[in-house]
Amino acid sequence: MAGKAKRYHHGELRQALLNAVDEMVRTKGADAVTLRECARLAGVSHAAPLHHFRDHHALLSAYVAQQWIAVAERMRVRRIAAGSDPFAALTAVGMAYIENGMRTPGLFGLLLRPDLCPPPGSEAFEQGAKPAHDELVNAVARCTGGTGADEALAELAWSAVHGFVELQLLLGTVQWEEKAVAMLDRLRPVFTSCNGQDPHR
Amino acid sequence: MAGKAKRYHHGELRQALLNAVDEMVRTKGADAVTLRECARLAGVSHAAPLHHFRDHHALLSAYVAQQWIAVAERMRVRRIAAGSDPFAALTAVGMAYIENGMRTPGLFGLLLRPDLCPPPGSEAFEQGAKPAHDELVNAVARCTGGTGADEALAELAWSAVHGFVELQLLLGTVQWEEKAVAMLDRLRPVFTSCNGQDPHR
DNA sequence: GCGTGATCTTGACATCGTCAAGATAGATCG
DNA sequence: CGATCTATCTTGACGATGTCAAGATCACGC
Repeated sequence: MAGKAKRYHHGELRQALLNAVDEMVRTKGADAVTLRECARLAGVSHAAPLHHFRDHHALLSAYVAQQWIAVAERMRVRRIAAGSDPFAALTAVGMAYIENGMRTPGLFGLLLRPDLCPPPGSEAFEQGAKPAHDELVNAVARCTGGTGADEALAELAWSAVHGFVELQLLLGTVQWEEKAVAMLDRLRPVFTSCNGQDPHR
Repeated sequence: MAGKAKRYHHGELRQALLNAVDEMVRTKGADAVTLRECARLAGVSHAAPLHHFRDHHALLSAYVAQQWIAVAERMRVRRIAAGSDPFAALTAVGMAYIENGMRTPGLFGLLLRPDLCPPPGSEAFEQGAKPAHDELVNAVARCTGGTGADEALAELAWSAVHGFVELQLLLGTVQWEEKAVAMLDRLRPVFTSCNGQDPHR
């Protein structure tokens, strides 16, 4: 560990605070995240965080932005590992999202909150939420071969996996992996049937 | 109006507080719901609510339980109005859920929170969440004709509509009705293909 | 070496949830 | 009718939180 002599200036307080948020989100839940408690975990005074984040909300927003980057990366890794089969890749991307949600419920509840999610066009959006979104759209497009409705189909896929997590967290499902695979499999016709013909318009 | 002379005993404080919660959830958002503010809206002292709800969390739980009953009723009404066609009925039930979410985002974020949703077996669950759940399962079963996987398909349907609302709220979609109908239509093969015949039209 | 701005501390204030003790009113029973 | 009993409501207090303002400390450029 780096020398921990107590200095007046922390040096990396901003990241330390984000780490503290992560710690608390995973253990105590998002509601327990407190400016003062984060300051405590980082070993600084109660008002120190305000020099890095305008207020409580800004701290959570920054945390969400950071986590979106991690989520997008996890999706990318899984997609690559899944190989070349289009539907396998789509399933892998979906499972990455589901795993992320089921394993860190506290974070999951924050990622899509309209007041926390980085707004389209912002730098944070381009680095995190956008790549994650693109992973999904591209995976869908490779399945359908490009129908012009890929964006809508991607939204459907996102809805399905997101809703799945929300519901299974509520139900307290333990064996969620099997259920997730089964659900994604049931959705297969939605992403492949449009391939040949054009059901409507 | 009923005589509103200020009485020491409110008489219907419990319901008045729940109404206050509803007011705030719809206008200021769920985070703004405060015991003291609800007391203020009800015209009582700051500690009065504690005689009807153990704490802040209990107040929100009771509110959620009450709202589940309303949601279930809305689903039922829509399903009946949709007529006898099974998929039309399923669509109607789904749209009722979506409408409820899109029109009251603050409430939507509470309904499925594991710590607020009435636990299975409780009286509140039997009166609200259970009937809503049954509406969906039955609507699915009438579509498939009963495949033995209706419960899983109902979860998929719930995931889809719930995720849809979450995502569209994030995107700030205005014309969500059309998108919702299109999405439900895309899901049609999932709920009918097991039937063996005539997936579309 | 010396300021200057960024970073952190200290202290204060309003608000919140919650508890304890007292006040009031509506119901019950003589 | 009157006394009592109990649920309901008020008042006052405490610790915790978010946020602000003023001061202390440090890092860095000149």
